[in-house]
Amino acid sequence: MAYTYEYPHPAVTADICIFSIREGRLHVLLIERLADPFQGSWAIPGGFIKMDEDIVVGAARELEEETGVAGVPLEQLGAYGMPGRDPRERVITVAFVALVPSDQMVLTAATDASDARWFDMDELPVLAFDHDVILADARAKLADKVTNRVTETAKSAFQFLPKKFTLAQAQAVFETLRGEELDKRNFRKWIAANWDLVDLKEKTSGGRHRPAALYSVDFV
Amino acid sequence: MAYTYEYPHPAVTADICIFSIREGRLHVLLIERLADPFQGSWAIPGGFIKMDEDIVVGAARELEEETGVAGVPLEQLGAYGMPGRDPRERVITVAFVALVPSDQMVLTAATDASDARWFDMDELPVLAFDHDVILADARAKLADKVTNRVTETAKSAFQFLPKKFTLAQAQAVFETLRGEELDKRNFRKWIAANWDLVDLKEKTSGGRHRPAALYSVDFV
DNA sequence: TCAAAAGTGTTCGTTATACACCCATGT
DNA sequence: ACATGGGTGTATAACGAACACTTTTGA
Repeated sequence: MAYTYEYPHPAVTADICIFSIREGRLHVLLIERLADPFQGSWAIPGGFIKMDEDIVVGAARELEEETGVAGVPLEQLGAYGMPGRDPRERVITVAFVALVPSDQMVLTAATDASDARWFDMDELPVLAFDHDVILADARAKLADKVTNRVTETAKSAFQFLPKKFTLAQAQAVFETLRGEELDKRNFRKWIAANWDLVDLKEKTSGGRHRPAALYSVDFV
Repeated sequence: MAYTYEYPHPAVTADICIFSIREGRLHVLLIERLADPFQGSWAIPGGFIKMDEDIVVGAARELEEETGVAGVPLEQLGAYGMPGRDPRERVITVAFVALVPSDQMVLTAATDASDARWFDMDELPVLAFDHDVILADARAKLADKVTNRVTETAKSAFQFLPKKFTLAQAQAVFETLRGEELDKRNFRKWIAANWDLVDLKEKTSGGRHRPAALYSVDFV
């Protein structure tokens, strides 16, 4: 079946930058391209928007189809549409950003059998299209979101922590997300002031050193 | 001539929210729609992206074609693509924001003879499509940009001032753009700290009251 | 007793906000 | 003289950044 228009139309895709922390390092979820163009390269998951779905809905659908990741809130980053960014036809993409806990994620083999894998942000492969540019913008937005205020995105940072966590564990998570080291005392002041920490009056045990106090978070 | 695709493609447009200050009040540039849908309604200027131009270039072209406004830096706001937002076909639009001095602008009759007019932001007509939503987002972004730091957008605020201006005139401009009243002393501290003001050692004359000192700005 | 991680306060600079009175000029 | 807009300073609160030593435990 063919679709005909009086004027040329670009294709519109959504690309979703899914970040996670794995073994203490920031990772991003990429898929391997099995078909041309960029066959064999890695790319941000994404795909074509359907005619009857909102952009963000299409983004969520493509994400789930290609990686199995579902149910995460997506934040729009912006539209990217340089002519020539896709060699096949004019493609305009709307990019999204999200943060998920990768451990509980089961990466399903994508429907079109391409591979989905987590990559350390410091060991990225060559990316298809202009995905290097998009990913750099997304990285900046992620750090920005988590840095200051108490947003939905920032809440998801706690998904990388067990229900009972130490402040050192929390600090490591935020350092990874922000991409910089933080001062221990300042971080503790910040987390106490901005989040509803519950002192569980318990201590870690079995560690080699001084036990640490355990906390949990109540979201308002 | 017809364009045929294997899969359906949305149309992609750019819509540009052009703000200005006229007689001390924030205005936005709208065009009257002469054709259906929304024939007779007012709308944010914009139009279809060509296949060989970047989105922002297409936005600038459409803006000039429809309103005569050219040479202004456009900042991307985001993509809007709810199904049904255009009753004809699926249309995804990328919205932009800019701030221009309207006095030097000559509003050319648009190429398709539709009318272009400035509207007071407090006296908006009913808008076509979802342009009310886009315009509200754009208004918030404008205030945000001008509020804090010294950005390109903030620089354009000085276009609403003569080369030699008084601090009261400057305050009025920033109050309009930010949508709130400012404290005189605090504003003077802020502008002195954030901009390179040159005291011209001149005073206004001909006013009915005390003459005011005149300044100019050097951009760094 | 030592190594390693936990824990803890203060200072300073910047920024935003609130607030009230005198000054210079034209009429 | 008075009406009108021009012009000025201080105090407080919130925030971010810098910075070093003591405590507790297991080995």
